[in-house]
Amino acid sequence: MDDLNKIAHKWQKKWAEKKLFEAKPDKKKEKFFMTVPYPYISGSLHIGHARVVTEADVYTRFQRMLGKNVLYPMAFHISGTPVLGISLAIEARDEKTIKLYKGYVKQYEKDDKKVEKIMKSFQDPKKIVEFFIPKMINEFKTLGLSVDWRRSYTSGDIEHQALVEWQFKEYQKKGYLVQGNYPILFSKTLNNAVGEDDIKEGDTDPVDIQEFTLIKFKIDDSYLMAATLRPETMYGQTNMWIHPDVNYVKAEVDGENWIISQECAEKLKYQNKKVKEIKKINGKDLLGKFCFAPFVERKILILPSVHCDPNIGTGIVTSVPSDAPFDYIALRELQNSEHMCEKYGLNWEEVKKIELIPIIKSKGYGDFPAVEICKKLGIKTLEQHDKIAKATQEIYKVGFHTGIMIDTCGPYKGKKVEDAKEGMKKQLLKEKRADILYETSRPALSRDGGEVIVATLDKQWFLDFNAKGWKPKAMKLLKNLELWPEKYRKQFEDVFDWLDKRPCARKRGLGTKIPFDQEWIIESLSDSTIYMSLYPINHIIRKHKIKKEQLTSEFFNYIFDSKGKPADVEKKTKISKKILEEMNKEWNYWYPFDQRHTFTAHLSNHLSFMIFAHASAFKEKYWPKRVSFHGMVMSEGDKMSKSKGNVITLVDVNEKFGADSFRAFMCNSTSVESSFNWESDKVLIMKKHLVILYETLKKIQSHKGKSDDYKKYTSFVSKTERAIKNAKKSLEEMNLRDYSTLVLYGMHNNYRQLLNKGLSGKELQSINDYVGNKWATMLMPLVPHLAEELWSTDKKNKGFVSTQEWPKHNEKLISEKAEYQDDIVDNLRADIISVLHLAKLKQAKKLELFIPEEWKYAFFKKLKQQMEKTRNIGEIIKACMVKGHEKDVGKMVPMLVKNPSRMPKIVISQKEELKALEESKTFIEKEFKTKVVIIQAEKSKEHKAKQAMPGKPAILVA
RNA sequence: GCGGGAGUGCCGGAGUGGUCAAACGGGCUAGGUUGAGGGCCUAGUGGCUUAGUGCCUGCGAGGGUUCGAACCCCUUCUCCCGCACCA
Repeated sequence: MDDLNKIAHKWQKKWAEKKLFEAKPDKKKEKFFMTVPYPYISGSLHIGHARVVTEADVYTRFQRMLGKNVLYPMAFHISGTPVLGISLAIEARDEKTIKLYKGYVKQYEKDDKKVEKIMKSFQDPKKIVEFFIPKMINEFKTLGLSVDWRRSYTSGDIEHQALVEWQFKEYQKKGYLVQGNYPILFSKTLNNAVGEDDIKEGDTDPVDIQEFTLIKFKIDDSYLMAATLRPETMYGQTNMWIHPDVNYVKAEVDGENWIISQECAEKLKYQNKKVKEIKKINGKDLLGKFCFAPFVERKILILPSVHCDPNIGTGIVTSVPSDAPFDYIALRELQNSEHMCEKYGLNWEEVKKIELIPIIKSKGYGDFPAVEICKKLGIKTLEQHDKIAKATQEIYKVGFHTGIMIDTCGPYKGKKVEDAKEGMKKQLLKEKRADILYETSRPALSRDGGEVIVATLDKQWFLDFNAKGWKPKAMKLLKNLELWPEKYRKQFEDVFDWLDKRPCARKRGLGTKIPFDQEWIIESLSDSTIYMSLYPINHIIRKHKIKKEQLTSEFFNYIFDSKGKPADVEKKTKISKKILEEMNKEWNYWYPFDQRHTFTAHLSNHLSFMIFAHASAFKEKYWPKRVSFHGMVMSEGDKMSKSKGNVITLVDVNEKFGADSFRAFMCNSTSVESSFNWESDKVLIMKKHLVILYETLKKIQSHKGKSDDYKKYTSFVSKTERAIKNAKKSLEEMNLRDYSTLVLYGMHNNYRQLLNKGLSGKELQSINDYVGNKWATMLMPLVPHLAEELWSTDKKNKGFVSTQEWPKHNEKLISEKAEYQDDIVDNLRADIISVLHLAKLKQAKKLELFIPEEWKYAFFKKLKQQMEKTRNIGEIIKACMVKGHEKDVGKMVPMLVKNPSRMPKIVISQKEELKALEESKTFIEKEFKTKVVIIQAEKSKEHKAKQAMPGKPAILVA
């Protein structure tokens, strides 16, 4: 541990002792309520978590400096399946999980026996939460956050559960909840729904749910059920495919006789179908028969093909050779082989008669895309399985996005494939000529090795964002919501348009049960949309040990909406009137939150739901005020991941880099809305810079003396006052990058430049007295620990810098002229160096500096004015003409208009320029170790003297 | 595919119609300071040219609008993010 860390821990302890960040309502002060997403419990916190809370902290600390009463709270999210998954994995002795979590536990617990005991306790998910939350709080504290930790809770705590129950009862009343069918991934062995985490390789090769349309083809007393992902191609059907060697079944499904594969019959049982197998049917026995096809409305021939997979769909495929490469190749093989036809007892002539039907016109393809692509890729036989799959994908993609149905497609003629697909599917379903089957996108196994299939839930709960009146309200909220940066508004609007029904409950996981349907647990995104409303009151609930049964709807309606008389609510809830009123008051004081700082990726889910939920739950005056976005977090140029080994935890930050270094590096390395890339070596460079800054300021703070000497250094003072002003402006806009650049580098460079001027001891003390506290205070939001230490170094200072106000700047002391006069000297210095270099002189014997003739100053001033108005050279020459210098003016104007960069920033007078140079004469003489003579051009015959321009003295070296 | 965003030195990134494109930081080179190292100080870091502070090139590519474009418009290429039940 080094000095910076000692300092950090020292002040963190002091802040906690003094309860510095515990917020209390104060009617006299304007309040500011900041929120960030509560982190999910999953082992160690890392810099991804740290970004959002730190940025919010910098901004929050600044708000305090503006005299506002600030609330910055935090809670923890435990809902959903991951924690449960960890628990189950540990119970099942999954070695990877055990190793990982043992690693985490060992960070805090060195005794092996205790580690084992803790690990064993993790079979109960609650214990995982209980173990990690205090650790997480401690880790967050090492960042120096100004959080009021009294108000923390988890989404599993009673207050939160009661709140969510209230929210869902309200949804139910308003008709925002609906029930319906919904397909989910399901493990046969676990007899339960499974998520990505529960599926083998589910994270690297995700499993999707595909929707097959099962189309009924009448044959005798039954339907031959063909499965397709492309119902829009039905106008191109030419025949039916059956695998000759597969055993199909005839089964009674919801009262109809279906012919499907054995495997399919099994799956249908999980998808709300009553399935009763009647008999087995050999594939061969169906060949050569006819079945009746919809859309083409005629009988088609049943032919053999080995590309029918009984594991996919129904194992029966209707053939569209114009657009499906598999069908095309299979058909061609059969048509070219009398032998095969004979083998299956088919009439070869009849098979040969089958012709392709064109149906879709896609970009870059003619009537028969399947034929074209097979030719292009050189596909000749069904054995080229991979190539055919690739061709199918290509045709599907191009057809879906660019295809238009042609005139063979009846009423669907001219429609986009995208629309025809939906239209034809709907039509078939409506006419009861089709059904739906869900399939996994690939064969999948759950972690225990059981088969994963798709099951449908028939009473799945959905949030209906299109329920009457909800969306317009959310839109209104959005309209009044400030967005930083504003450019995300359009994306929000698009998301709102597209939001429809969303499943909001699951059968497993941690969380809150739907109060009126206890089989369901409210899904983890839906249960965290209004949780910020607990922050204002949670510490009071805790203090009075109020029980969940007391947190009724009457309670929330009173707190949030002042509904009902406190006395009545007291009767109902057994919470005393006084406490109720206190909570109602405090809630009204803090709510709504003024800002939510969060990751851009949350826009389309969490943030959108948060807005809808607030629009539903609260009156307009409690709607959120502002959302600010931050960008991604990367580490050493890569996405952070365990496998890459580049995860930087908060323990790492605390031990190896320090909170202030992290804060300063993060804020300075990128703008808030851009990606933040952690680079360890750069962070260490920042740490070095902070040490230098610390040493500089330590000296400043301990060598002060009151006098007016500092006023002489007008440029330094001007730049300092300007920095106070600009840093504040940047902070107000949450432009943390510009702010940090100013306090870390701008102020530092300004001070260093001053030191070069060779000040006397007394002058320096005066400067230090002027700038020391200002600078230390300005550093506080960014590097609060360092700032506290520096603040306390000046023994006259009292209290904490964390509670100081932002220094006030004096506009009168900001002087462009003063800064410019300083710049002239700086530029002159640089010019002298370059002239010496050009003259190939190491050491000058004499330096002559020529100040331009007086008329040039007036001329430049006029020229500047004119150029504001016009760029017409003729006009400008006329307007700026100087008697006696017609030739010079005629030459200079075109050159300067063409290249305005050669004009000085501001034009001062000859007298002022002379004064500036005279004042710095000693300084220049010292640096160049030679005598300096300053001459007005009017008084010299030297040819060089004529070249002098305002702001650019001519230089003659010898 | 749809929606959103972005392309600027060796690198991270400033600059969104005119007063130096590259502020600020990092890297590299040379010199100074220092017992050594670190740090610090100074200069250089697209090309050409120079007793002078100048010229040319240059903000992914191509075209356009304008007295003037990194910035506005059109075309094009490349990259990143989101696309729903996952926290």
